[in-house]
Amino acid sequence: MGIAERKERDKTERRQSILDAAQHLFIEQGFEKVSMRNIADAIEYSPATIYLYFKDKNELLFALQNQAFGRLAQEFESVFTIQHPAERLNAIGHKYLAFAFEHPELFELMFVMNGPMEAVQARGEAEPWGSGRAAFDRVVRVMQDGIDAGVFHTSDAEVAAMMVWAQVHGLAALFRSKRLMIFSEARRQTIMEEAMNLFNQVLHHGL
Amino acid sequence: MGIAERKERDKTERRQSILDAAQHLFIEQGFEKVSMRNIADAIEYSPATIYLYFKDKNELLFALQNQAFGRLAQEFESVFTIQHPAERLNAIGHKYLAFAFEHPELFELMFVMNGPMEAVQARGEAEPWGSGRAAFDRVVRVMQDGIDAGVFHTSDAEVAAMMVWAQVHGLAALFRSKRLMIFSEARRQTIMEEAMNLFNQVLHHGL
DNA sequence: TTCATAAATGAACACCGTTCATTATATTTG
DNA sequence: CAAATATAATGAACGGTGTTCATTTATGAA
Repeated sequence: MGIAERKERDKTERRQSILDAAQHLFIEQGFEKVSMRNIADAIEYSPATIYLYFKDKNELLFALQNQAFGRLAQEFESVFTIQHPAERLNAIGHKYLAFAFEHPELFELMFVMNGPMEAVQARGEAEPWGSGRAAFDRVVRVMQDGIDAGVFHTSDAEVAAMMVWAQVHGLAALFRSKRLMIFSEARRQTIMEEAMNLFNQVLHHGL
Repeated sequence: MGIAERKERDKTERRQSILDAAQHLFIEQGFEKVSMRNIADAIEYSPATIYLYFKDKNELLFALQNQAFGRLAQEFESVFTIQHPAERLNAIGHKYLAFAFEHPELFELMFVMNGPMEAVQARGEAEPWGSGRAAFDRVVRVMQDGIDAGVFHTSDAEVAAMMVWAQVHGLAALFRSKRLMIFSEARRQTIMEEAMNLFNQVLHHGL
């Protein structure tokens, strides 16, 4: 049954080539340019062909999102070499921000766009959105370690992780959505850093 | 020159009726259904007519955004009856969250959608996005009052306001974008409240 | 009543996601 | 090898989007 296997392999390869083309479009041209027709052009196939490999565009975006979360999780993983919990927490926060700055289009895909999550909902699985959960769990682990080490004084690591996530995500999201336009361009950069620093400080001593 | 005045009045009235129709569509049907054609249908005019009153869709969205920020600013204004700075800060945070829950489509328009800010950029004014600035200034005022009263111990009220904004916005944005799907539906509500409570607590005593 | 100005529109353009009958290719069977 | 079958790919269409512009309609001035 070598033929069936090769067909299977061909199929996953083409599927991956569609994802690669889409990701390339995402990064190079921005999410607005990621249309089924543009993807089809990039791989030199007909638009209809994509629907042989993905149920619809949301499913394609969801697959792309999962890939992107893999990259973020990898970034997160690297902070566990840092010993001190507070420093480690600071590092993971900066990884999040750095990712948002360096890959704004992927950030949008992962944390802003509706499409991927609609695919998640359409699937209706019992354990939905594992890639997101996996990334968050790393933040929870950082918090739990800090609690266990007696550095953070709270009981629920998940709640603490949620607070930290919201803080960092809030900064990243407001920046990317251009809502920091109320500040001058020069101020925009500094106020984000200063807000981050203040948050760190507040974690230690309160406001 | 009574006629010219009436024409002027008619024009602003029609402009407003377009905005009203669009806002109604926004709230009742969601932002996806707000198309130039749907708005035109609602006011029983041709789509092309809207372009006599708005340069393009982004300008229309921007006008709508300004209206919505007026409502939020009003909500914010009501917290200044509260005397204690810490309580006042907590109240303004909850006003933000409540607005996001009660008017999810307006929240999207104000803080997530790209369209309105593209209009802001296209205008290229020296003092861009005054409505956003006005809302933020109220948060800054709360922080400054708290600093002056010796309740908050930091020097830069704007940076402190930025931190608070990011925290609250992060929660609201992650919720609306369905990224809290990593939690069970029941947990979603509680963890947001608990994260808010923890943040308040951290402001007082640190983590 | 004619003329000029302003307002409104129908039709078109180029895009979008998606579906489906038809065509082309590859594999299996007689 | 030829014919039949199964798989893969596609062209064309449908209904939607924002936007433009020549043409038509309505309104106030002469």
